Amino acid sequence: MANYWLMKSEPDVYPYSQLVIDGSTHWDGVRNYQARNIMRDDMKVGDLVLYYHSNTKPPHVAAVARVSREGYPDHTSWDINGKYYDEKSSPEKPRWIMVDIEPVCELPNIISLNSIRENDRCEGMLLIRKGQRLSVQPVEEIHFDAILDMVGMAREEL
DNA sequence: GCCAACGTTGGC
DNA sequence: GCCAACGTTGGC
Repeated sequence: MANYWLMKSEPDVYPYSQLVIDGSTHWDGVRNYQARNIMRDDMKVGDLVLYYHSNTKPPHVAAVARVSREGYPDHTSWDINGKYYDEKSSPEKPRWIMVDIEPVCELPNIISLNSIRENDRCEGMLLIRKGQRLSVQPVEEIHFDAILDMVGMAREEL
């Protein structure tokens, strides 16, 4: 049983177009325990991911990606010169976890946060809950399908 | 640039 | 274990 996720990235930092260029990427730098636990325990190879661009106008879902490698230690956490360094993490006792994702397809149009908010079928989504800011979050299947439907797509076509 | 919401840290 | 202070996220 596949699961569905939403991952946030700032387009200034790592837009979906870069994922297409790279072919796949390791989702490093997540330093939130809840998000880490999701990547460590719940994300499986083949799971589909809504690729969300945050901190941009308008914030939006841009594409669909797929988990291509399950949770493993985030090596940037012990790179003392990197910006994601955490002194409490080491190769022997890694504290932070990442997954790999690969591109699936760009949406024909972006789906703005506002339009998601206005879509009755998206009611209850974590993304539009007040104060919610998890950068890796679960998406229910009905919501995943509702999002795709907003651009005339269906899961079976992916 | 502002600021609300939330998470983390550390003193007690 | 509480909670004030601080830092971050991310929409607006």
